[in-house]
Order: sequence, then structure tokens, then C-alpha cells
Amino acid sequence: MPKKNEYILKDMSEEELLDLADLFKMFADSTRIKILYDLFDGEKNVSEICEDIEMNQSAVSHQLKALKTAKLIKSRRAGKAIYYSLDDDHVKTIIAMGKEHIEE
Amino acid sequence: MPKKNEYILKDMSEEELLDLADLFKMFADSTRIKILYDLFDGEKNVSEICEDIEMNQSAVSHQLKALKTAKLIKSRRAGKAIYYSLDDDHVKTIIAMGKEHIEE
DNA sequence: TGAACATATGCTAATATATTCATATGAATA
DNA sequence: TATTCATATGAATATATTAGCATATGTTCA
Repeated sequence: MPKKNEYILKDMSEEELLDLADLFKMFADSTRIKILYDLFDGEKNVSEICEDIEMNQSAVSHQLKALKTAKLIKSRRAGKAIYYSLDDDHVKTIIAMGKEHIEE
Repeated sequence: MPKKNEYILKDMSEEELLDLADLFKMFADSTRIKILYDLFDGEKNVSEICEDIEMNQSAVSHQLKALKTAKLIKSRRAGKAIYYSLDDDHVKTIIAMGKEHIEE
């Protein structure tokens, strides 16, 4: 039940709308889009991602953290390396829809 | 055919990746998400949108312009009012996917 | 256990972005 | 045609975001 005086747009609370915007922020940066798109192939470690997208390790690590916090990717350690992979079925759909839009 | 030395991530050129990020930027702000979501019902004029989302007219106009430039909405004039509506079938799908993600 | 490797993180400067205010434009009508 | 209403726009400010540097952490292996 929505709190009194809480802003509601149809069935969406202010909080949900902010969460939604925060989610899309993850797709709104070319470094992060590259990482997500790179991971379409399956899991990769940080070094591989850096090579694929031609960005330095620090920038990539920062963005990996953001993506992980948003629960779009997950990680597992294997020795010294850490492997990242997509953690949400919607990621591919969302990016596919975006691609269709810009290709029109 | 991609130009020499152009960065390519699989089938995506640097330019396409930037365009994709720019598209998702449109969804990455709560004011714009509110406007898009408000327009799910059909076309509305600027005043109606301002009331629905509780934002002042100038802020709304600025964001409407951004959304129109991104070709996510279109407008038509009717007397003094200007009516906006969604201009892309993917908008609803993209937002729906986002909602599903955050509701998990 | 210490050197080498892979990754993460705190900080900072540069850049981008959103909102607001003031005002401009454009349409309707008295 | 002067006024009012609806919307758009330019400029300024405030805030958020990103990349890169330096360094820390955690792992392996000699």
C-alpha cells in the first residue's frame, strides 16, 4: 500500500521509477555497453575484457563493479583471474531492442 | 565494410556502440522515464505531463526535446497545446524489461 | 615468504547533465 | 492588435559521472 503523499505515477512509486532510471544508467555508457556486449559470448576475465574493448584495467574494473552492483553481471574467481558473465536474461533483450531502434 | 583501424566489437562499430549508449541515456533519468511511462496511456499535452509527473514546465520541455531528438516520441500541435506521444514500439518493451529486472 | 601477476579501490580532474530562471515564440481570442 | 495562454529556449548553476593515476589486496608459485 503506497504511503500517504508518496508520488505515484500509475502503478509506479517514486522509488521504483528511480530504480528503473538507475538500471538504465548501466546501459547509458559506452564502456559498460561494450562490456555487456562483449559478455554476450560467455564469461571472460578482466584482462580479456580490457583487450576486447580496448580500455585500461582500472576503468574496466570500475565499470565491472557498477554492473555487478546493478546485478547485471556476476563473477567467479579462478586462481588469479576473475571471470565475469551476464547475470540477467533481460540484458540481451534490452540491448537487442536498443539495437533495433538505432538501426531503423 | 568497416574502415581500417576502426574499433569493432564483434559486429558493432564504435559509432554504433556510442549511439546505443546515447539511446539508453534517454531512459537513464527519472524525469524522462516518468514522461515515457506517462505516455504509455496515449498522447498528452505538456501541461498534462507536468501535472502527472509533478515537474515544472521548463524541465519537462527540455526533456521532451531530448526524447524527441532521440526519436522516442513525436508531437503534433492542436491550437495552443502540443501533444506528445510515443514514437517507437521498442520503448514499451525496453521499459517492461527494465521493470522485470528490478522487480526480481 | 617474497616476487610476480591479476584485479580492486580511493582520490582527483575533467566532463557531462539536469534544473531553474528569465525570456522568447506562437496561437487564440477579446 | 493587445493580451493571455501554452510551450520552447538560452544561460547559469549545481550535481553527477568517468577515466586515470597510484596504490592496495589477494593469489600463485619459486
